[in-house]
Amino acid sequence: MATIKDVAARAGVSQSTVHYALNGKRSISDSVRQRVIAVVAELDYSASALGQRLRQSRSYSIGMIAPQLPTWDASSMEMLMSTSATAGAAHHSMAIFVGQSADQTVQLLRNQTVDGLILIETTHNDPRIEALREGKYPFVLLGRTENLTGLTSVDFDFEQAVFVALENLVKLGHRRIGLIAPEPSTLENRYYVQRGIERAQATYDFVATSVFEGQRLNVEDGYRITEKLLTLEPNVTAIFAAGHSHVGVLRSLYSHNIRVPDDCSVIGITTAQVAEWSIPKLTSVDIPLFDMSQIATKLLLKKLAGEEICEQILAPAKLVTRESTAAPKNT
Amino acid sequence: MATIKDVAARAGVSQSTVHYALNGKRSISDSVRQRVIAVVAELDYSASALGQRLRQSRSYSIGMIAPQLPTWDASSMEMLMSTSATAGAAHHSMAIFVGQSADQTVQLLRNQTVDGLILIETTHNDPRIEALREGKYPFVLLGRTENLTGLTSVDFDFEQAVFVALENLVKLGHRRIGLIAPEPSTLENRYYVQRGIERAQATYDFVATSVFEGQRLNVEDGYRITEKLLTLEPNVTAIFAAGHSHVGVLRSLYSHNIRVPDDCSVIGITTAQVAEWSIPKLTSVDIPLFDMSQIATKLLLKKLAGEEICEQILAPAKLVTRESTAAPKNT
DNA sequence: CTGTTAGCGCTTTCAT
DNA sequence: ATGAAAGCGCTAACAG
Repeated sequence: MATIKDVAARAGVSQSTVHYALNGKRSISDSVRQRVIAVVAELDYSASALGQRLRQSRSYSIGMIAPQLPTWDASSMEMLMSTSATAGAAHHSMAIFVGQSADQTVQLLRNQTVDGLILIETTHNDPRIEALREGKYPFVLLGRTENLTGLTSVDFDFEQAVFVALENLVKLGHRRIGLIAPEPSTLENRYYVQRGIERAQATYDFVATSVFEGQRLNVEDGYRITEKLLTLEPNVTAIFAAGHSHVGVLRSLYSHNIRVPDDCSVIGITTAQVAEWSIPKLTSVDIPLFDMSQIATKLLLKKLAGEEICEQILAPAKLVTRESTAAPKNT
Repeated sequence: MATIKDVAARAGVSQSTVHYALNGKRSISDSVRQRVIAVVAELDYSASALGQRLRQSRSYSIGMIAPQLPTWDASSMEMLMSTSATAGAAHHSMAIFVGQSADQTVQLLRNQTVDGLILIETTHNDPRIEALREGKYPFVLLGRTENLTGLTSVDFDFEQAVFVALENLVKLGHRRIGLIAPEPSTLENRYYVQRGIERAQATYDFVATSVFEGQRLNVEDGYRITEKLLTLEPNVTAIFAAGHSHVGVLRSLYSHNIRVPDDCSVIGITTAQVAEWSIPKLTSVDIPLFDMSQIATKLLLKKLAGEEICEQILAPAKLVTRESTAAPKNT
């Protein structure tokens, strides 16, 4: 591989001239520039990122820290693609790190493997956050997370999402609604889900049959809880499903030959792509994960550029009606 | 940040002593080692990856090249997680690059941003492959891809997968089967899908109603084609769905209130996770994408370690019966 | 407008 | 068992 030295020698100029000819940060005579360009082409020269990085003490890459083994789904891809593209546009690369301990996470910054981090799926009192905060390292939280002052985060307005979802069901005419959500807690977004439910109940008149179980609801949770719900109150005309439980809800209803939305409406909170893959297509308060990730990445890049940033962004909830909701039959 | 120089000065030894004390590649007296370790702890020293990388002319990171804007789904996550974890275990980080041109792809290797690449979703005569091959850069192909000699690739046995899927339907008693697959072609895995169909037809006795359209079938394709199929032959008792079309197939059947598997069986080829998310759970020939990615990554790492490798690996097809298949009603 | 030079932090050869 | 010194490839301050 040709180095800048080779180019300089071949072109009969100094290294700095080659450098500036290629980066245009100081004026270079046209003749010299032409010559340099020619030699660069001839030797197939390309500046080594390794040399640049050491010299500038910047890795020009950001890390995405993913938890151990969550339910990886299509929505995670949105985050990754969005982050990668946004970082790439700013000449940074994005690396993924799975299941790192707090120590390992900090280590990535300390040894300059990455310049900054985006943390996803963080939990309350996450040891990684505390470790990073102490070291004053640049990082941004993305997605479901506790809200701590002094931190930069991009989150989704779950409280509003839940409220909007229930409001929609009520306005369609539903009065007996099944509620599937994580058990109440003051931690993380579960708190906001409960707040949304409470606000809807205070605002509208409907009978809720609630099953609040677990912390992060997956598909099987949805199935199991729906079976339980149908025993508790077989006459629900609509079900609100938090997390990924909606897939299990739909499967349970399918096995009972309860038609959606004819016999029972289902509404959830998820990303557009996941909603489009469900059967039938799920009416949902869509989480704009792609945009959120882009915002988070841009904030991190700004931090890396030296800007002092401390912002908590809350993406708004917007309902998208698809195929899984309708007015109840006997209205 | 403390550097190795600082540690050496504080411990009253040379840089190389610090280095070897920390890396154990030459004998160090116990007393010196203790002292160095103590100073390292005291100064909170950690070797900068930037310095190491330049010195060793290795970026210690591998790149994953993803195409422009495909249907990103949960199965893609399997590849990323698997690759990231495998690379991480070998002290490499993994970066994702989306929608790079052939030039940009080669550039990543030329300027040492990464040491090697894993290419996914490659197409026939992919310009990126040609560019990389010329430069003799280390890379491995993963997933659906053409088979070119001299290259290292990890692929799935689609022909066998299709055969096994159809065989399963026939053995369940199905004789009128709907076939949804990409249009015939000598290119890529589409070729193998057709080969599998032909082999099944030569081996078993069943009436196929085929709709071969498009190149990579997505959810909407599946929906549209199923609607067409039901017009062509309303009496199919089972449907084979290639690619991601099975989701559309199930949705179409749902809208017609055709019960799965009671009125019609559905079988597909996808990853376990995607199959588990469908309604009902899809009987499928599972693509072991997690394992395949791990193998691909290990092969790449071996290449980076200097081994001469040229291997085409084909992951075997294994059918997993879930909820979407059963014997036909009026057998 | 161009050249000289120092040095980023590390690894490794050579010397003792 | 340890130290001195070179140098990976680049950028940028300084000098002209």
